[in-house]
Amino acid sequence: MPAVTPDELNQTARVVLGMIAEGHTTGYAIKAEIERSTRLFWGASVGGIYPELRRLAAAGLVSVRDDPRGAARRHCYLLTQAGRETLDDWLNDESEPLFEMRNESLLRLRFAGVLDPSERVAIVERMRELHERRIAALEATLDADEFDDVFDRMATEYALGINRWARDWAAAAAHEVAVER
Amino acid sequence: MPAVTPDELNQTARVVLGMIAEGHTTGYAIKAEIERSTRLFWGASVGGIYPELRRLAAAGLVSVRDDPRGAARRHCYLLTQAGRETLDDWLNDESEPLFEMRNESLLRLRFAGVLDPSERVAIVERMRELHERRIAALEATLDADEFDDVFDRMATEYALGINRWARDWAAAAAHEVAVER
DNA sequence: GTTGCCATGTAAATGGTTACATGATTGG
DNA sequence: CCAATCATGTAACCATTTACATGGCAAC
Repeated sequence: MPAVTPDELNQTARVVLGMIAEGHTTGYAIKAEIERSTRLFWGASVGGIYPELRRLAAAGLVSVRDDPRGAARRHCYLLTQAGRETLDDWLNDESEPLFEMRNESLLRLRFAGVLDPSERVAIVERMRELHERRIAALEATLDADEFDDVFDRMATEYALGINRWARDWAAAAAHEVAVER
Repeated sequence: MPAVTPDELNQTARVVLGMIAEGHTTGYAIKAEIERSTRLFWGASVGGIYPELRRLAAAGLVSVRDDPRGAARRHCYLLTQAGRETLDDWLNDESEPLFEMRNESLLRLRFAGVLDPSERVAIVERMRELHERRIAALEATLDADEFDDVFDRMATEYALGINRWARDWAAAAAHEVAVER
């Protein structure tokens, strides 16, 4: 049995375990895959991945094998039985999933009352533009159509959808705020 | 001129400055107001607020006055001219606002391919339930109708809207994932 | 031959959360 | 007088980001 419960897995460990299960076996490949596919809703930085990989190996959740390319060292990581069970436990965990946002546009809008009316509209305008840029980038990603599987694609569609919703909200809010003066 | 540029304000400083401008003058009141009104999109913890208040005072952005209630010490914080300018600079800043998400349900869905089909639906089901709970809480808040101003209310309506969107997305995704088996 | 990518790692700094600790005031 | 809330603060810990450092490989 895996002695590691879902809440003991830190944020980096969760995404790393999943990526290894999907067949991304080197630290570098895991990093690249996170950048490509989960960055927008679950980031992790290089500086955290390599130490985490060693911690997971020490905990017996992954195995390491040297797998050099020529003279260049390279490590191949695979899930152990315990690692696979820990991953399954986390994916099937019943406790409330983390859902957090840091939304600076909204915080600014929250404080818009202390500004001149003319400056208020600019806040929601910049909010709309931000989402417009994200939408364009996500549409390009979806057009390129390079996905690991259906679920990878669905996650990107979610990101696109939420940005579209936020853009539309900002557009409507711009009207409301303009009338408010 | 304020020597403090928007990017030099840390996350706690941004919300604290705004709260003081709105008239929440003690560390305790600021904390309570963050919990009530920005927690869902911009959190800050007690342990960060008091030290930050002293840093802001040292930087000359806020003034402190002792304002005891009986024998109980209490500090009253107000924006200085420089603090007010720094706040305005941040609110009107043209650079891209921060917009980040940590979405564990989505990360799990991203890895659903490694699970049995029967377990996949459960992931989106738990996602839907999470948003259902958030929606109920936010609707209660809106019914209670205790807001500082229009913008405070709008921010809460945003939070409600995004949770409704996410709930509907999860409901649709549950169908898609169920068919996928 | 040199640019860019594959690949791994460390150290320092940053930023934030949690828990602990204390004590006064207010209302029942 | 007791509980809840107002009010302030510190210390330890945790996680993560950034910057730095290194070197081979592949392609042009």
